[in-house]
Amino acid sequence: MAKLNSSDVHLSAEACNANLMAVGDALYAIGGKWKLRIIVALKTGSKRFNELQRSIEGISAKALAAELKDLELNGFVHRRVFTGTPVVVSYELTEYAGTLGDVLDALSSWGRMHRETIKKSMRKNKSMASPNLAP
Amino acid sequence: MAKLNSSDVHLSAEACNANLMAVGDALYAIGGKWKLRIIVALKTGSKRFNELQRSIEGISAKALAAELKDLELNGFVHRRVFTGTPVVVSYELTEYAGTLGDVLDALSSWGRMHRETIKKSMRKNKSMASPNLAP
DNA sequence: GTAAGCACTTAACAAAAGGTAAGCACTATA
DNA sequence: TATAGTGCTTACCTTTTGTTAAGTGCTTAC
Repeated sequence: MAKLNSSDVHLSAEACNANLMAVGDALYAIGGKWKLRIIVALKTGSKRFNELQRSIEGISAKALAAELKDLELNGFVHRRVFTGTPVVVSYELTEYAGTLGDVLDALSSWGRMHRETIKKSMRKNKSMASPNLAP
Repeated sequence: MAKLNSSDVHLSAEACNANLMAVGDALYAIGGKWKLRIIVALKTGSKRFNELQRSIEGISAKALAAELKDLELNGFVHRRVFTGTPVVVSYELTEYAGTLGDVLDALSSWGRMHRETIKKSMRKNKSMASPNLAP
């Protein structure tokens, strides 16, 4: 069976609905402001809570704690507790998080391309209403 | 407690930061509840406002109007007005939206896989706290 | 002996996002 | 005459999301 990809112009309504549902499912699991960032930050290896908070600019302890719980429940992150003094907790990606590889690669390479594109268009066009990068 | 090897951490920290920034930029442009869904819905060709609203389950006119403005400003969508009675407005993807091809492919195929995974785990495991699909 | 680090949690609050319902000005259909 | 369809916009309200600041209990470093 032929594989569908973005270059196929004429998608049937059915395929479109299937895509809508699939993208909807994906966004439900990994959408939101922080989830993907946390996963990216853990790609280099396990990190402790405060370490994570420092590496993800702008996240508060409350948001991080909540997102980590959610990521753990959804099977992306494993929480490991080392009892001792002080108690140390480390977070690491599960195997299942590895299945997001293509998504993360696509997103980050698109993000790099997008930043370049916008930087160029800002040089040309200094004062118009125009797309911006993250603040 | 074991001390961290600083050269190890430093090298990966740079790559990690670049990835974090790239993913951050991507999420800034196409993150949120609706943007990618609108783009997916337009992949089959141009659609009018109400047509779009019907094909994206759950979106309100207010949200759709706001997201379309944003997508237009950011160069993903082109708005075409046909003066006549009634005035017809159609939205279509720009060439730039095509650069999201890999992202959309990766996301929708991951979404499909994720749905299957969860459906299987729900059959095994009927009443535990466990990941869910979109409602 | 005080500061800082560990991993959080809680309360109080603010901002952002989004929904609902109504309306506008027009036309085609029943 | 009434209804529905066209593409929105507005006012109002709720929900979600997030922030800050403080606190907990213990330990090591200065």
